[in-house]
Amino acid sequence: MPALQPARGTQDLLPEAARRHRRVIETARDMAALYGFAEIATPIFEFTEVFARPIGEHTDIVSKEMYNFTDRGGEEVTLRPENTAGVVRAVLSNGLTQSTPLKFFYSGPMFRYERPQKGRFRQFHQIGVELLGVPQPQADIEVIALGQRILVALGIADRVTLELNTLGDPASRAAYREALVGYFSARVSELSEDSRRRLERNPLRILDSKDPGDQRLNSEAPDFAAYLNDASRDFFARVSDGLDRLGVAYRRNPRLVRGLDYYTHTAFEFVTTDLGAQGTVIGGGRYDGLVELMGGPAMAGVGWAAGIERLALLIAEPPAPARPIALVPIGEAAEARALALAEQLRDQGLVVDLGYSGNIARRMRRADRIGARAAVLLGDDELARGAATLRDFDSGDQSEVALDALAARLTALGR
RNA sequence: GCGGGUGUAGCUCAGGUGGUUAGAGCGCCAGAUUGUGGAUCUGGAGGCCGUGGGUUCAAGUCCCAUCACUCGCCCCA
Repeated sequence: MPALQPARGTQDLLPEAARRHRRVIETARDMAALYGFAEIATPIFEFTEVFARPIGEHTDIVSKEMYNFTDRGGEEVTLRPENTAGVVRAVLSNGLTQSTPLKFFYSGPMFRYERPQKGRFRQFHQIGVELLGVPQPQADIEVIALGQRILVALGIADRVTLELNTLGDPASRAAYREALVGYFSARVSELSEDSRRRLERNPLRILDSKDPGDQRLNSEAPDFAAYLNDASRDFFARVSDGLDRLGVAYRRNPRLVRGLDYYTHTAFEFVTTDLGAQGTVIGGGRYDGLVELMGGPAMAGVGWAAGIERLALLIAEPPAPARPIALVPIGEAAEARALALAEQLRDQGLVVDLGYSGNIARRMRRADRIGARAAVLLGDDELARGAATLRDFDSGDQSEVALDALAARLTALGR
């Protein structure tokens, strides 16, 4: 075991992993741009109340998972556990509420103090979108369609299914919550220990319990559909119809609920069975009460966040970077010449790697190991003639090439 | 916070019931080949056996603790 370890739940993104992350981010950013979402970057830490109030004091995120601390000036700050609250804060701070609709895309690290497991970390990365100021279901439909499009572009749409539910408006939700509490309160003795706690804090959560006993009770629990008022039922129907018209497949999951308090109406998750216990790859929904809760005007909002690590685990290996050309100088005069030649070749857009030290064989071996397309040997004899020896690593062919023709020859080699 | 599994070389792993200098494959270094990579052959380096304590004549092996990793629960992306 090495003496130096990364902090629990953090990890180094070595080049291959970093490439996978970058592919996820760039794909998502490009697709979001097609829908008119502009990239935004907010700080990775905020005053603690930015997260504590909207997310809900009694949620696990706030009560035990936040990285919060007092800074040197005595301010209570928190590393962001998610980014919706941060984006809304930025909207309010910058007075953007006048220019709705607002469409934002973001990516970056998030922090939650929890036990790491497969696809779950203390520092993890999310991409996400927020669409603010549009109360109509078209917003929900477009945001979901964007998620689907990203999965398609990443080549993993067939391994992921969209689950869809509605939480109704606040009135519907409150009525249903009351009915649920009544139902489960009469059967507390049959509930699992976890669900007894949920009954106090977040009764809707009992619905997606993994406990078999809870699931038996759930099968006879009140149905949310019966408690939806007309407006809520109509809203959900319009979202569903819109997805149908776009050919976005989904599965209605009446047990799908949200942990965060500010969600209303549409709730959805893109889930997979390929990641162990962490099935959710994209999660989101509508949060019409959030902006007002944070001190702004009444403003609708809908969005989602996706875990980059989880998506990166699902995608195929991204294309390898361009293969370099290795320059192998022989002798001190050639050494100096090689640096200048490397710059000239890079001016032509070629990827150039210098053999830094060792004898010829060693430099050639290193060039081969890094996957070089070809080596250019610079020896005194050739240089005196204004030429170099070009060795094609794929064919093994070798020939002398005039220096002023080198860039063209190398470009012609291709990848 | 709770439960299960695993910690031996850079990586992947062997090391019945305790017994002498702890092994393999891959990788790395060197030579065969001092102006030529890959393939082959030969040689070499590299191990507080996670850490601390205990039992024993003797511990990689048994016991306890601890740390880390990992899978799951809670929760969530």
